[in-house]
Amino acid sequence: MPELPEVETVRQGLERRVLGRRISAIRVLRPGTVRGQPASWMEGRRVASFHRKGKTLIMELSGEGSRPRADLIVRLGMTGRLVLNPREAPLLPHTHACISLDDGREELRYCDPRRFGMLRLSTPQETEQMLHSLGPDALEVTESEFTGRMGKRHGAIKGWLLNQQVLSGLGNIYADEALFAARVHPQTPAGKVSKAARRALYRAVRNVLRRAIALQGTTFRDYIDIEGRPGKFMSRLQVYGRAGQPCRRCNNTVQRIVICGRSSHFCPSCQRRPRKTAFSL
DNA sequence: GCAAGCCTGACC
DNA sequence: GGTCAGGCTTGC
Repeated sequence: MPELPEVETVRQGLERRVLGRRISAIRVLRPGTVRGQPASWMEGRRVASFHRKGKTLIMELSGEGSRPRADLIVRLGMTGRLVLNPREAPLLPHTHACISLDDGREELRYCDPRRFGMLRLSTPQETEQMLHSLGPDALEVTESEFTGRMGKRHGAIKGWLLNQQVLSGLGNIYADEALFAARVHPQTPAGKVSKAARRALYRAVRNVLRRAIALQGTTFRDYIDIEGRPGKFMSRLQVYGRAGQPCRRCNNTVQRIVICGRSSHFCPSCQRRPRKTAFSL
């Protein structure tokens, strides 16, 4: 599932292979795939930059002559892929759009079996609005903003970490891994996480994301980068997907429960439930 | 039938 | 406003 490290890996690949190239044509194979402005808006423009905020990728397209700048906003959702292929390579099933580059011998293809992802072609102002609705990027946020945003919220810390309006970039895998690293029980109300644990969680989030980026992300099922390579972080997972297996730290059994409708993996002895005493803060 | 991310909407 | 359930989609 593409979370911050996977999207960053895709962004870096695009920067290496697509930056500065001209979009010669776009073929939309599934109507409605590109929302916002008409897809033909992209044609003839150059790719000026690739940015990322949380899990959202922004491909900035140059203005040409009297045409203003435009942005292609990419959300990979759960099974979305962007892959760079030679024109003659066979299409993966569920390929919804192909963006031809330069002379058309190579194209960037968007494929998404579950269709939870989206492409949106927007004006710079629309992009700004969209990014404004996202919380700070999980790698850019400062410690004081991170701990401050936890505030006195009553919801489970797990849900807080997944809320993209509060903090952007974490999905189920890295939320569980960060909570394990910080030894915080996923059901702890966000506002009840102690000062020391907030600091530990802040560091754990950054640490797990940085390490995952260094290994090109996690391929649990579908994720691959633009050159078709899977991530290499799976062997580093401590709790995600390891329910019933021994904790790598204490040998107790990793558990799986549902919090906010999402599966949560944790070690009940490394991550204790908060005690409800006056001194628990 | 379950999993995922995220949007919508119901409820306090 | 905060919180969370429900629904979307499809391969396993």
